[in-house]
Amino acid sequence: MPMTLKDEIKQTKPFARPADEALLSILRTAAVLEHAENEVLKAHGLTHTQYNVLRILRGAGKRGLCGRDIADRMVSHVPDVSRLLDRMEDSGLIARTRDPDDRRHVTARITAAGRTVLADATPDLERTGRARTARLSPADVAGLIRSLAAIRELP
Amino acid sequence: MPMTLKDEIKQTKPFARPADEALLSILRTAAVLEHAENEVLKAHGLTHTQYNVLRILRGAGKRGLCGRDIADRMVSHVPDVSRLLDRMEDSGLIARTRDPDDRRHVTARITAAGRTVLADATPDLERTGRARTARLSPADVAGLIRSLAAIRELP
DNA sequence: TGACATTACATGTTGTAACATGTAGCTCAC
DNA sequence: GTGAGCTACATGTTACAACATGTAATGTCA
Repeated sequence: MPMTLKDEIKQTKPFARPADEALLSILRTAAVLEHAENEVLKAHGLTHTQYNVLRILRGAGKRGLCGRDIADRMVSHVPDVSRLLDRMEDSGLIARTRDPDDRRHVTARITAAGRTVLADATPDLERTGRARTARLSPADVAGLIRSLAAIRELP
Repeated sequence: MPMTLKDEIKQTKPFARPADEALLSILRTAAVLEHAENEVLKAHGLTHTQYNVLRILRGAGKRGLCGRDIADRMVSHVPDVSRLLDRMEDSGLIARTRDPDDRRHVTARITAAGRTVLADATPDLERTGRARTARLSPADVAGLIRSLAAIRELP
């Protein structure tokens, strides 16, 4: 029998509005997902945030991206890209070069080591993702995507 | 025209699997929601986590709850309840007393000041929540709740 | 009863998030 | 070309998250 959110968080009273339960479900599900993904990524020495940066930089290819562009592409807002990239450069996952045309820009690029780590971690992550969504029908998935987009959009 | 997740995070390639987009949507939506809620709560001197604790303790009433019980009821896992409650006790939102029957337990209770802050913050929060879910049909909401529960449950 | 495990919490440590502020480099008006 | 304003990044600071470890109180069982 599927466990309801009410049981999961041992809530005694029912939800006043169904929409409240939906919003809380989103927060709870994201917490569960992020924790599960971090568990997987820990084995590869990555955090969820760093994994995201690596994917973004792999997508950008040889040209790389500056810090501002990376921040715009992140799934969740990161207020301190500088030091995040500092740490990733220290671990050898990325390299940074100051742009000679506009010396304000610092272009970050994924390194060969970063590509390797990313290639190692991705299948593990995809396996858990597929397992979690296996029981959803295509219509369920489409509904999820559509409803969540509506919630993100301000009225 | 509704903005797609792909546009929001400036992703260049389409998603390989629709389910991948759904999972990313959950994480992104939760980040947006949490940020919005924290914005609202900041005006009341609360974090999202503290607000949750206050609601839990109000639900528990006069009998209060020990730290372990609070942790079990949190929406997202909190690994350091002790110091979270420390901070809330410092701000006068809660009070703690050591249980004389089992001196390992520390029972936390919401204070009058905590109730006031909670009562002030809740309408603000509910307003934004209602605004975000206004465009969802009851069927959408039910689908969301059901699909998210399926994702949280391990196969 | 006493050794040992268990429970509930406290504390140490490290890393990171969040926000504010500072600084270097560029742009454009005048 | 010089000063105002903007952009992109760096840094300071505080608070918090996450994990490991420590400690006191209780339960358990030979």
